[in-house]
Amino acid sequence: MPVNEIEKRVRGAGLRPTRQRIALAGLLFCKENLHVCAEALHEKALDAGVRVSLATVYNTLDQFTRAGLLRAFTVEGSKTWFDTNVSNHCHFFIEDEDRILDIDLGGDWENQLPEPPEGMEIVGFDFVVRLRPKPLS
Amino acid sequence: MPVNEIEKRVRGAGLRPTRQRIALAGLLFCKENLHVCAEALHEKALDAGVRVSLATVYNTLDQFTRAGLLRAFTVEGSKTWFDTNVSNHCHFFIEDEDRILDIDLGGDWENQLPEPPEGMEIVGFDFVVRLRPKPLS
DNA sequence: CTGTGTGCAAACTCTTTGCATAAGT
DNA sequence: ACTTATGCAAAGAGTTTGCACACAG
Repeated sequence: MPVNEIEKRVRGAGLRPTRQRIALAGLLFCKENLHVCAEALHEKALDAGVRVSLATVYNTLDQFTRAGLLRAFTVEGSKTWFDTNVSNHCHFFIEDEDRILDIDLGGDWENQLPEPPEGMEIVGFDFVVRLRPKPLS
Repeated sequence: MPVNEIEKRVRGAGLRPTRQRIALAGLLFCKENLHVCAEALHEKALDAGVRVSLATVYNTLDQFTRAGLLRAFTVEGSKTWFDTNVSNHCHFFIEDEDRILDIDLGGDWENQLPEPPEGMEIVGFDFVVRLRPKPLS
């Protein structure tokens, strides 16, 4: 993705295109369905020679999420994961590997969500299916 | 539930029926689908005049969960919740109220889980639908 | 008695915050 | 200039752990 595309994206989110935000956005939005947690993105940034603090990574991920550029979800009560695929979809989580895979359920699956109780509306949902390698029996 | 029923349950889990475990089990299994987090159960216990430390509550909840007496899940990356309903089912989470409701999807919904990738097997799943009160528009 | 369980406080992980400095417009 | 971002370190929530004492079998 060209740099000025990235800048446009950050601006579009109502955020100043600072060096750190551009760099993080560049790392994030180069892939359609990237899954990262804050710590991992911080490492990625350092590896890429970008000087950012972990706090800024957290802040930036939150800002991008609030702006709708990312989707956040959690697994096993530990880390928060961020997904560049913001459409309604579900995840496989591979235990012991700390790895996430998108599940494409296809169709209008999300229209089949359970009916909320009277007077309530659905804000969102989190659906994670936990996996492990099949034992070789 | 009579006390010796509770003791049997704790024993059945391979755990010594200590004063604390009996008391916590009594508080938990009096309801079919109770949802608590550690902090809340600790308070419940103190309110009931049971002297237990928070660490023991955490340990006991973990032990009961490993023994299959409870089911654990997390919402919004914060607290871990424990459910006395250990069957496969889903949850509504009411934001701002920190309240959990069971969703009974009925039927063999859990047999319609997505097909795991080659060589993987499903260990479990977490499905939480987040709700908020419908604005009075 | 012997081995587990418990309580306490300290440690730990992930995340947020306060405040001085730096950078965007 | 004026305002918003950043970095750092400290605080915070939730949970786990180490170790001495207590209790079940």
